[in-house]
Order: sequence, then C-alpha cells, then structure tokens
Amino acid sequence: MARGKVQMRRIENPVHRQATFCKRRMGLLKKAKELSVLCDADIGVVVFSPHGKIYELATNGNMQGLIERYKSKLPEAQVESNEQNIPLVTQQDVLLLRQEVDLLQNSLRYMYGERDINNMNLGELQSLESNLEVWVNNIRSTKMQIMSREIEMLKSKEGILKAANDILQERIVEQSSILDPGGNMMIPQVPFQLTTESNYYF
Amino acid sequence: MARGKVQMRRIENPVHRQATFCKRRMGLLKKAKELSVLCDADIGVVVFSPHGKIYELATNGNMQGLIERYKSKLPEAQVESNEQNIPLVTQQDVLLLRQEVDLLQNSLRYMYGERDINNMNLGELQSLESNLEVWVNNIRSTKMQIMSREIEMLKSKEGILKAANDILQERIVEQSSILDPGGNMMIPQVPFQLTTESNYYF
DNA sequence: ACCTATTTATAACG
DNA sequence: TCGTTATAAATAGGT
Repeated sequence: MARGKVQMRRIENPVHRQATFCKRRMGLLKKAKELSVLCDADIGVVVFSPHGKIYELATNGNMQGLIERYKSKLPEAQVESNEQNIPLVTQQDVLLLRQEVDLLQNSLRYMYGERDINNMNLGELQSLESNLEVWVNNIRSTKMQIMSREIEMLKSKEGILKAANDILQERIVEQSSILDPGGNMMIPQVPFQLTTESNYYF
Repeated sequence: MARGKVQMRRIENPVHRQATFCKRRMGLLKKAKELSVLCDADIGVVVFSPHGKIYELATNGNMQGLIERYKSKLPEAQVESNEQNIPLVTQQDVLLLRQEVDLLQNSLRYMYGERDINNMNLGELQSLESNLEVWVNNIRSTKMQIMSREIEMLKSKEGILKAANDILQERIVEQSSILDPGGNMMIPQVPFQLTTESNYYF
C-alpha cells in the first residue's frame, strides 16, 4: 500500500512476511478497537501466527463472553455439535441467562469487571479508574476553556463600554457648553452608569 | 479519516453511526483477509452490532475450529475460575452488583444524554464532574476492600502454615529420638519447605 | 525502530 | 445503501 502496490498472495520472503505480519496485525487490532468505540459494537479478533502464537482482542475485555455469545446466536453450531440429546429446557434457560448477562455487559462495557467480589480483578479496576480520571481531566479542561472564553468576552466588553462612555461624556460636555456658554451650571463629572447602556452595544 | 479527522468516541448521530459501522466493518474484514493471505495466518473476527446482529470472518472457513484452537491454547486458569467461582456468587454479591450497575448506568446515561462535553454548560459539567468523582471513589474503596481481603487471607494462610510447620518439626524430633536415642546423629534444624505441604491445607 | 512516498480507507455529501 | 471525492491513515520499502 505504499512504495508500491502489494500482490494479494502469501509473501514468500520470510523477513518481509514477519515485518508485514507485525505491522498489519497492529493495524487490524487498532481498526477493530476503533470500530468498536465509534459504532458501539462488541468485537472479538483472534490471530494465529504461522508459528502458532495467538494475538487477540476482545473489546469488552472478555473473549470467553464473546465466544459464548457467538455460539448462542448460531443455531447451526448447536445442531452440528454432539450435544443434541441434552434436554432443551436446560439449554434454553442457559441461553436466556447468557443473553441477560450480555445485555448488562453491553451497557457497562469497560467499567464492568467486578461481578464477583471474590474474583475481582485489580487490574481492570485500575484501568477503569485511570480512564475516569482522564475523563474528569477532560471535563476540567473544558470548564477552563469556557471560563477563559467568558473572561475574554467580558474584557472586550469592558473595553468597548469604556470607549462608549468616553464618547458620551464628550457629547455631554459639548451640549452643556452650548446650553450654558458661561459654564456656570453644574455638570456631573462621573461617567454614566454602564450597565444600562451596554445592552445597546451587544 | 477523510474530510475531517474523527474523534475516537461513540458517534452520537445514529445515521452517521450506522453508515460508519457498515463501511468500517467491511474495511475490518478486508484487512483481516489481507493479513491472513499475505502472512499465512489464521484469523477469526466476530462483530456484534449494537442491535445484536453478528458479522463474522474465519479465514480458514471454520469459526468453530478457530474457537477450539483458541481455547486449547489458553492458560487453564480462566476455565478453572469460571467453573469454580460461579457457585460462590451470593445474594449479597448480586445486590451489591445491582447497585453498582445502577450507579454506572446513571452516569453513562447522563454522559451520553448530553452528547458531548463541548456542548455542555458549566453547571452540567460541574455536576458530571462530581458524579465521576463519586464513581472513582467507589472504585477506590472497592479496590481497598479487595486488597484488605487478600491481606487477611495471606495472613491466615501464613498462620496455618506456621502451625503446620511446627507440627512437622515436632514429629521429626520425635522420630529422630526413636531412631537415634543417643542423639548423636545430625538433625537438620531448618523447617521443611512449606510450598509443597501448603497445598494440603488449601 | 524510524522515515516518507504512496496506496488505501473513509467522512461528508448527494 | 451506493457513488464520488477530498483528506486522513496505513503501510511497503528502505535505513
């Protein structure tokens, strides 16, 4: 895909093949994560390298759950397997339970992981905690931005009002010199109140 | 990835989300096929849409086979934990879990209901921030509970092991005085290794 | 592992 | 969903 189109067949050079495997494997998992996040989907990916090594991704953090969900949604799989003689009632009950669990997991996604106190996973909690902290930090920085913006706006408002005030003052001085050429009347020297006039300028 | 960078979070507009889901799903499966062909790897991909529809790819044409292969390569710890711990879930655990679930769902609903941090006002941000902080604190206290429990367990384990060790030592002294009444033989004074014996007590 | 020229994927729009 | 196109991302080949 770069520096030359690639033919869609097995790369014969083992070094090239290994390098491409590494790069594209990472790309594939990244794409899977992105699809999951953007579109609210649960995704499982398993990659077996030619040497048998496993690379996997389960966007809900639990491949077993995905596999069971997969099996439960595929009628053919059960017909195919040798478990036809197991009582149907039990099977259906299990399926219903699984679906319920899946729904819960779907709603909770990443912060899920502490279903059994005896079996809680510290690592998952840790990761959830830091995710939330990133989230809180984002909110705080957004708040800062909003407040900065308001401050900027108020400052510029202040500048404009001051200028308007100056103009009004001048005009008053003009008018009073016309009405009272001798300058004997008392003219208030304080600026006009700003709060009322400000609405005309915004 | 085109006509504008995309933020890595759930697409809120349902129409856009569906369109993106369709395109990216196809892209993901294509990438998986390519990796498989180019690098001679076996790959399984399962995608659950938010509405529960399944899209899948198994490069060897047989997802069941890939699943079996996946399971056979896993450390048995997971299978073991699944089968052992399900019976241990108590009513209390379920209640606690439900409460936790409610809290999480409320936070989530609040978040997603507001679409996007950038469109929230200061008051909403403030409220969301404190919700998240409650959440983080709950997680921290849960972590503390887990760790306390582990510490308790390790301590009691230690006590039992020490007692067992003492008993074993006594027995050795008895035996050696029978075998060697004169006390001329060298008797090792170090305790037996605990790691092996401990398995009999747990 | 890092660097870019290029190919691919895809967001926005109709 | 399908087509188009401008642009972001992935990555092949090289160092």
